[in-house]
Amino acid sequence: MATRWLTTQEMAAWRAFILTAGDVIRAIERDLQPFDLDFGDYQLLVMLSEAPDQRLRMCDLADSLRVTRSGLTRRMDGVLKKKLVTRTQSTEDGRVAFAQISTKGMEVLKTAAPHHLESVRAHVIDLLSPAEIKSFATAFSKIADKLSEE
Amino acid sequence: MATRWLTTQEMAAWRAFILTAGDVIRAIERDLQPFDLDFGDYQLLVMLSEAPDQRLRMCDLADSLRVTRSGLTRRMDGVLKKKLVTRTQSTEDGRVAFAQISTKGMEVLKTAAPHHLESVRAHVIDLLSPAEIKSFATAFSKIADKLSEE
DNA sequence: CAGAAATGGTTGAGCGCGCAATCATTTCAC
DNA sequence: GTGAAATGATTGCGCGCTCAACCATTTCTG
Repeated sequence: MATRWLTTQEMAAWRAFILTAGDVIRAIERDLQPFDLDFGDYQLLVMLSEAPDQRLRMCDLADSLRVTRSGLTRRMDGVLKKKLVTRTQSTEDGRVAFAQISTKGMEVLKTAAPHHLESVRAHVIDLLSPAEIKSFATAFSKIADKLSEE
Repeated sequence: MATRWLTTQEMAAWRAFILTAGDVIRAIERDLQPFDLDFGDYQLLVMLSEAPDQRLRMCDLADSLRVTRSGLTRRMDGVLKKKLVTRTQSTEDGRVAFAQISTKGMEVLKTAAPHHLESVRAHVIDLLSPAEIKSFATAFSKIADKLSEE
């Protein structure tokens, strides 16, 4: 197999990505700390807050959060303890459990969201031109599409 | 504080990033599995292979791998057990330890690298136009610069 | 309708990582 | 030169996650 090495430009892009992506998430997470939320908690609350009836089946929530079912069970333990969500059994299907965001969860999310968005702006969005934002979005969409077709 | 919400385009870019970045790493890591390496191991070997004398001080290596010193100590345990690296004490400074890639480590890296690069191409690089690659690189460089000035 | 397969969720074990504490060594300050 | 501060590395602990095994429930198949 003739190895197709990466060009300088390609390597620069790839390395910048793998080095920086984690740094960004850590910076964002640090800014969430005052609200006693980590990034996983925040995303969980966002997903639930946007769902119909503010609730989702555990398995659907796990998929959208990119964690395994068992991972979600354990993360739910945490946010349940903080009273940010509730857990209810489905009446229609005895197997399924719903995660639902609580009133307190909505309040915490409403409080944290503006700061979080400022954080996202400061670390990412405001640093990029509109053209770069657009390119950024389409690039990751292409990557996601490719991944999902496997 | 007047919250500056994200525009549709900005939100699309941010969400695509946070959802997809982890997926990409997982896909890349899956492709490394046949070589009994995870992504952290691979990056560690790359860093050492490119260093003068194929070795680095533990603390410098930790910084470039974006892990804490303790995190690196534990990761070294793993690659030491696989005989991919060696660990030597500095003669000049009794505090510092060097991590050095071994002959076997170089061989494993040389074997894995072509497949890894194909994997990076398949999941990321080959999906993007040259302009997108360039935009991708500059975007993350800007983000990294901002992070490093804090 | 009965048994098999699929689906949804939890649990135990193990792993990688960060944090805080600790120890050893070197460098700085006076 | 001696004590204090800084630097480099490791360890114990806890946390979040995955994997594999498991149980409960539903759906498919004959």
